Amino acid sequence: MPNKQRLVLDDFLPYRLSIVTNRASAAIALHYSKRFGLSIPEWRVMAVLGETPGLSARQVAERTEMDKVQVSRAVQSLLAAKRLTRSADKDDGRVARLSLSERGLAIYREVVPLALQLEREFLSVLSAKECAALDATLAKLSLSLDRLRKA
Amino acid sequence: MPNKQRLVLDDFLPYRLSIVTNRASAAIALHYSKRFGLSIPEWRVMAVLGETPGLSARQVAERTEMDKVQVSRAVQSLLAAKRLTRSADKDDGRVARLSLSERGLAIYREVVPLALQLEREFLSVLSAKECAALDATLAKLSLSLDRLRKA
DNA sequence: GCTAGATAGTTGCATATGAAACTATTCCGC
DNA sequence: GCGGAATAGTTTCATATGCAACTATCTAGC
Repeated sequence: MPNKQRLVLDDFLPYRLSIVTNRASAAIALHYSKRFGLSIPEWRVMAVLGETPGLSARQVAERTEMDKVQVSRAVQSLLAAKRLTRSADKDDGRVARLSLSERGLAIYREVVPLALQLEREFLSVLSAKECAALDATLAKLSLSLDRLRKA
Repeated sequence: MPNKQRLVLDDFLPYRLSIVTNRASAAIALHYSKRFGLSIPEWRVMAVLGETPGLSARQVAERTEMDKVQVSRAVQSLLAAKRLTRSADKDDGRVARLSLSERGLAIYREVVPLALQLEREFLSVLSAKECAALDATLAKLSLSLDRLRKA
């Protein structure tokens, strides 16, 4: 890559990433917010719990890289809507195990195909090869940024 | 790409994009917020005006895909800190032309190399080829998402 | 088994955000 | 050139956010 001197936003990776990410998130959020009144944090919590039931709030926060306060509040509103169940951990009194309720699962099962459909739609401009390359590259970047953060 | 049935977040592109974007933004924001007390919206406004002086607030909003309210407020606080100048457009009384002030430029000139340095650092895990591929892929995705939004 | 420090999760508070209403100006059809 | 629709930008208000302080529980060293 060239050793740039000037900042040209259209060539600046963090900027371009944020544009692409925002557009993608907005496109998906549009669907589940309209249909189920889910906020982005709420959907994220549901998504991890759909994938891995029985996580604690802290584990959800770690997994989604969300703030623990944000998770706490999303969990509260999801509980109020009876979309989650919460039960005390049997070994640790501080920990609450979270899972999707029947009602939550029903929503989850409706949103997932939609999300995957949208993903396919916007990836449809890429070849299989490009897709694989993007996959590998994002994994590398993710790791690199994680190291950078800790350094 | 496979026609997935289940949602696995680690394989879900929008999710991975948001993780990478957040880490990258946070890494850069850390520097300019500590050093100059700039918020993310403020820095974005400064970044576009550094690149293209004399834009209107609306143009800044378009360019950064920020909300016009957010731009308005970022501009206000930057004006208060004398980091921007504002002057009436000579042809259109509604429009205000924005540019970096001397003070703003000084900050801009200090943050830009830092941002570019950080970009290089976290791109350093990619080969030139991967970098170019990522570049092309992001451009395609950006376009694809833009079309999806309008559809 | 008691106390100091760590951890899970919540709450209070100050700030950030964005939709909608508002003001001021310009554009357009006649 | 006049009246209604459109646009630039700000303000208002209700909600979202995140840090810091808090409660409750657990762990470790003695």
